[in-house]
Amino acid sequence: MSRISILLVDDHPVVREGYRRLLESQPEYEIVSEADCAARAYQAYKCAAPDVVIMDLSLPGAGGIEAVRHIRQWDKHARILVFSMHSNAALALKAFEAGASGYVTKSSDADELIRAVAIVARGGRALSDDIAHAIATERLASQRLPIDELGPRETEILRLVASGLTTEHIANLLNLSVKTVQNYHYQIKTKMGARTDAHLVWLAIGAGLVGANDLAQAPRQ
Amino acid sequence: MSRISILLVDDHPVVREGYRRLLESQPEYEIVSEADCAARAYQAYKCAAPDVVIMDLSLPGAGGIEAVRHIRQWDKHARILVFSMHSNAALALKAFEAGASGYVTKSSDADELIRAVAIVARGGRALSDDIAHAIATERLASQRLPIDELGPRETEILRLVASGLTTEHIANLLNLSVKTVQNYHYQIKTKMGARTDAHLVWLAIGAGLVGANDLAQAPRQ
DNA sequence: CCGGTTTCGGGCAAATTGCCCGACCATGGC
DNA sequence: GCCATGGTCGGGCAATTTGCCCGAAACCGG
Repeated sequence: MSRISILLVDDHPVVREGYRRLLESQPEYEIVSEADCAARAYQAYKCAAPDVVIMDLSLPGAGGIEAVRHIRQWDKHARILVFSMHSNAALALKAFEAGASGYVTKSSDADELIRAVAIVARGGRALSDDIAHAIATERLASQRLPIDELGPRETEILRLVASGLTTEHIANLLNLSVKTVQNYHYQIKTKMGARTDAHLVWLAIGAGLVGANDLAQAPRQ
Repeated sequence: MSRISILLVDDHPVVREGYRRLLESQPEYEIVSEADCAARAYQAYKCAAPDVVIMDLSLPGAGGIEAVRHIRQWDKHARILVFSMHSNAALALKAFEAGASGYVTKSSDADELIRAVAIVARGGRALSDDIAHAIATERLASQRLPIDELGPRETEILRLVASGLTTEHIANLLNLSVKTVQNYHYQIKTKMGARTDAHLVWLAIGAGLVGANDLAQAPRQ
């Protein structure tokens, strides 16, 4: 297999030069083009058709995310490794959403970047350790939203609602007014961000409140 | 392999005697014990530890189903062949649920019973032909209820509803009036016998219309 | 004893459900 | 060619339910 051709995108020439030195210390890597803004990155990609794009996110004009999206729009198979100074989970997720194949922060070791380039060139996904942690943490935090926001009573009622029981059923099962159950129902939907009762069921399943085991039980009265 | 030891449970001594003659006409079968009610059947099982129990369902005191459950509770591996006069699918299903390994009606031929004993002794499941038909018929009847009653459009909308999408979402996804989607929604709930949207989700899952795969998709907008 | 949280429900406008009906358009005998 | 049948699409309208707000009682931990 021939060398891996790389397009380097960063708005600081000096920084680019540094990366070039670093990457070309690996004989199988070859920087075939450079760009300093989103528009020129797009042009350069069309000309050079590199195996991998290394993209800084803080570009003048349209941001780096836009550049990623634009390039991917042109070439669905473009491999873009985002190389950002921000160890920000949300930003990284946006980058992946836009079509990036990797996200490495500038605080990573040099060989982490080199490894990431190889992975991305091979069609894989690369994540630097710090960003992986950030995403994992955020995911856990965001996972706290669903169910832990609920009080015990709300949890109980959610389980019953998600099991398919009628409001009245639940009401006299728990010796509550129908209205109260309705209120809980509404409160739960709001807290869980469910737009629909069916959606609520999926959230309850995801939270392990109800499971496939209940499947056999649910259809019967 | 040695002979198959059998415990015979039936509340009529004369009937038991008849079965004993029948079964012992087969040299490899040996009736090692008998019982005439649920409680004594349980005692006899613990004492004799037979390979197979032949159990009549209409016992005085606790019914035969209870006896089956009780014995299976004591010995998870007990092989119990129910020998009932009722060619009733629901009853047979209850028996299997309780832990029986076979169900043969008294209207079956003698050799059907003999074969069933062999099958059960070997750890298999035995069903007399008539009961198999009854179960199959009922199953088909009950299976017709769920999804086959639905037209293609209804099925499609059910999938979307069960996925957690909003009525409006579905409406403009399919270029329909909101009212139409509401009408379908109602129609579907009626046909499927769902008392609740959540119930409907479970039915859809049971029908394989939506599955665990959709779980990852559902939580997002 | 106080402030916060949970539990429980009333009230009320707005939306949805439940149910019925009519129209349109394919099919499919006859 | 014609009519019966069944799927699709929606209006109408009363009866519920939802969405949202609020108040009361009960229960904490401080």
